[in-house]
Amino acid sequence: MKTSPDRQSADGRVTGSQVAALAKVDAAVVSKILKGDPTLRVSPETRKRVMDAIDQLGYRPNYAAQRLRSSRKIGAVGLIIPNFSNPAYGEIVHGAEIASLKKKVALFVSSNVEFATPLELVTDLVASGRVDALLIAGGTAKETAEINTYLSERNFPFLFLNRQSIGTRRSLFLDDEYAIGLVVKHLVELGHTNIYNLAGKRTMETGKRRKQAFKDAILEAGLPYRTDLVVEEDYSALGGQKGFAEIIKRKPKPTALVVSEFVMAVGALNAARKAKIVVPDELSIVAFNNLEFASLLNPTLTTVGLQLQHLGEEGFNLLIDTPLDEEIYQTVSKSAELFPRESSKPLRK
Amino acid sequence: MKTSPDRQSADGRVTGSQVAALAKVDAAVVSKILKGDPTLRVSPETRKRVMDAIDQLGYRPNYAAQRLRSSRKIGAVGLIIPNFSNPAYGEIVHGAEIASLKKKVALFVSSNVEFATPLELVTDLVASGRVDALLIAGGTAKETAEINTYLSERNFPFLFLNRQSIGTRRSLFLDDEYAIGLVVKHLVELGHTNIYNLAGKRTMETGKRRKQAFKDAILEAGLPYRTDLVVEEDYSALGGQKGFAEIIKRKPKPTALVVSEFVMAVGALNAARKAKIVVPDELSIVAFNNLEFASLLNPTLTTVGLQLQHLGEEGFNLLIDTPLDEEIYQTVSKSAELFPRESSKPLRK
DNA sequence: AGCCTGCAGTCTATCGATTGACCAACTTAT
DNA sequence: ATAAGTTGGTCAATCGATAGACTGCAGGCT
Repeated sequence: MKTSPDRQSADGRVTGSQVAALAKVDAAVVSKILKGDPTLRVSPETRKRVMDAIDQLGYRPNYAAQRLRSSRKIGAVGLIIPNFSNPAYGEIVHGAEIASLKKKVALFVSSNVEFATPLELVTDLVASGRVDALLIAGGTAKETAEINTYLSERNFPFLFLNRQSIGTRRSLFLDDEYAIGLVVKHLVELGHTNIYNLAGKRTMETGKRRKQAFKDAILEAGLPYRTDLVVEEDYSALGGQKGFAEIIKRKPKPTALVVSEFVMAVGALNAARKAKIVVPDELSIVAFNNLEFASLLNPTLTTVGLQLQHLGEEGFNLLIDTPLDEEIYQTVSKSAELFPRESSKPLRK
Repeated sequence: MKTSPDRQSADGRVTGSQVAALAKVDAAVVSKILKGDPTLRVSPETRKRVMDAIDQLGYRPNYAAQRLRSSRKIGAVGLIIPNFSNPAYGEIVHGAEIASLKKKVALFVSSNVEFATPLELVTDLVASGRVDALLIAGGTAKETAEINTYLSERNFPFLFLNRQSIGTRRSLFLDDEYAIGLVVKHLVELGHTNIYNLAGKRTMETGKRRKQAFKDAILEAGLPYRTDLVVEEDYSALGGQKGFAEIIKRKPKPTALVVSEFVMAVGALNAARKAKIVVPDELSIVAFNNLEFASLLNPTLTTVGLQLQHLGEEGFNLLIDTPLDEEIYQTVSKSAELFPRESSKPLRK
C-alpha cells in the first residue's frame, strides 16, 4: 500500500493540505494564493512551488467545503426555466452557462416538473443553500409573484429574466416593444393593414407586455386598433393551432399575423396548412425568436430575433455583480433584429 | 436587535442547531431523524417535537455541509450534453431531472461550450467535487474515450448514455438496432427498395452504431447492401442539407431516405424543398427521434421515436443504484416506436 | 447489593477551505 | 543597543451536518 505524499488520497480527490505538504507550506497559503489574498506575503519561489504542486496534483478546491465556509459570497446561481424542450430557453441557458464559466460561479439549471410547483422548486434550492442567487425565466404572473414574495422576504438575491411582477425591483428585460415595432413596421411596409396578433395568455407576463406593445405599434403605424385584433393563447404548438383557427375567422380578414412566440408560430403554420391557407400568399406570418428552425421550415419563417443568449449572459452577470440593495430594472435596449424570410411578403390585391 | 431562539440566523438560513434548540434536543438527533438512522432511539414525543420544529422553521439541511461531511455517497450527479438547442437532449435532461427529484439527488446539467473541451468540463466537475457521479450524453468517440480513461483511472462513477467507447463498461443504450429495423421494415412494406441512409459521422458513436444497424436491417429485408447507400454527415441542419445534396446524386435513384438524427432530417427536408424534390412523392423520408416538431413540419415527418426521456431517467437511477465495481452495459430493449406521417408513402411507379 | 440490559438521547471529531490573528527572523532607524 | 517595521509565512477557529462512541437512568435478574 503505497502512500507517498504526492499521491492522491484514497477517494481520488486532491485536497489543499496535500498540495501544501508537497509544496512544504501551510494549507492556508495555498488557499490565499488561489484567492489572491492581498494580505498574504509570499516569496516568488514559494508561490511557484505551490503553483507547481497544484498543477502536478491537479488540485481544485473542494466545492462543498468552499461554499460551506464562505457562504456570504455568491458561489452558485440557480436558473429556473419552464422546460428544456423549447429551444428558446436553450438559448438563455447557453448564455447563462457561458457567463457562469467565465465567472467561475456554478450554474444550476432546473426546469419545472409535473410534480412540484415552481415555488417548491425555489424553496428547495434556496433553503438547502444549494444556490446563493436565482435567475428566473418564464412562469405565470401568479408564480412570479409568489416567488418574488418568498425571495424578497428572505433578502435573497434574484433576478427575473424578461418577466416582471408587481413590486419586483429585479428584472432584466428584452426590448419587446422595439421588437414588435420592427415587425409591425415590416408588415406595414409590405402593405398590410389587417394585422392580427396571436399573443400569449395574459397570465404570462411577456404575453401582456407584447400585447400592449403590439397595440402601441399598430397605433404608431397609424392603423386603427381594436381588441379583436388579438387572440390570447398558450405558448405552445397547440396554442398556436387553436389561436390560428380563431383568428382566421375574424373580420376584416387578416392578411398578416404576428405570433408572439416561436413554437406557437410553428403550430400556427401547421394549422394554416391544414386549413389550406397558403402562407404567405394569403397570409403573412412573422414570429418572435429567431431560432435555427425558422430558416428550415416550409415556408421559412420571418422572425424577429431577440438576444436570448445575451439575456442569459447579461442577466447572470448583473445578478452576480449588483449589490442586493440595488434595484435592477433594465431593458436590453434595441435588442432585436428582423429576419425576413418566406412567410411574409408584400400584400397584393 | 432581537434574536429569539426560534428566529432565523442573520443570513436567513436555518441550521440544524436552531431546530435542535427549538425542539430541545441535540443537533445530532435532528440529523438522525431526517436520515432515518436505525441506530437512533427516540421517543415518539421527541420525534414529533423535532418534526414540528423543522416545519416551523422551514429547515432544510445545508447542502454544502452535507456533501462535505459525507462525500462517499452520491449526493449530486452531473449530466453533460452537447448543447441545449437540440430538443432531443432536452428530453434526456427532463428524464434525468425527474429521477433526480424523486431520488432527492441533485442534478447538475452542463453543456459543452466553445471555450472548454468536454474533458476540461468533466475534470472541473469531478476534481472540485461538485458532483459524485456523471452521466454523459453525446460527444465524439475521441472525447468519449478520453473521458472514459480519466474517470476510470479515478474510479469515479459514471455512465454513458447511448454511447460506448472501447473498454467502457458503463453504458446504457437505446435499441437503435430495433429502431432502424422498424424504419426499414416500414419502408420495405411501402414498396421501397432503393433505401439510403443519411447517417452520423463515424466519429459519433451512435453514428457508427446506427449505420451498422442500417446495414443489418437492409440485409435482413433481403435487399442488397452497398456502402454507397450511406452518407455520413454531422448531426446538424447543415449536415442534413449537405448529406441530402450528396445522396440525391447517387444511382440508383433513392426513393427512400433514413435520416439518423432529427435536426439533420429537418435540414434534409429543407434541402429537398430547395432542390424541388417533393417529399414524399419523389422521396420518402423517415427520421430518428419523435420530437414534437415532427408533426408540425411541412410535410409532417415520419419518425421512429426512441425513449429519450426514459433513457435519462433510467440512466440516472442505474448510475445511482449500481455499485461502482459492477458493470452496466445494457440496452433498453425494444425502446422504439414508429410514427408514420406524411413524409413516407407507398412507392408508386 | 451488585450487575446487566434497554432506552433515549448526548458528545465529539471530522469533512476541506478559509480567515483573521499571530509570530519568528531579519532589516533599518535612532 | 534597542525599538520599530518588514518579510514570509503559521495557527486555530469556523462553516453545518453527520457517524460512531459514549453516558445517565430506570427496571429487572441473581
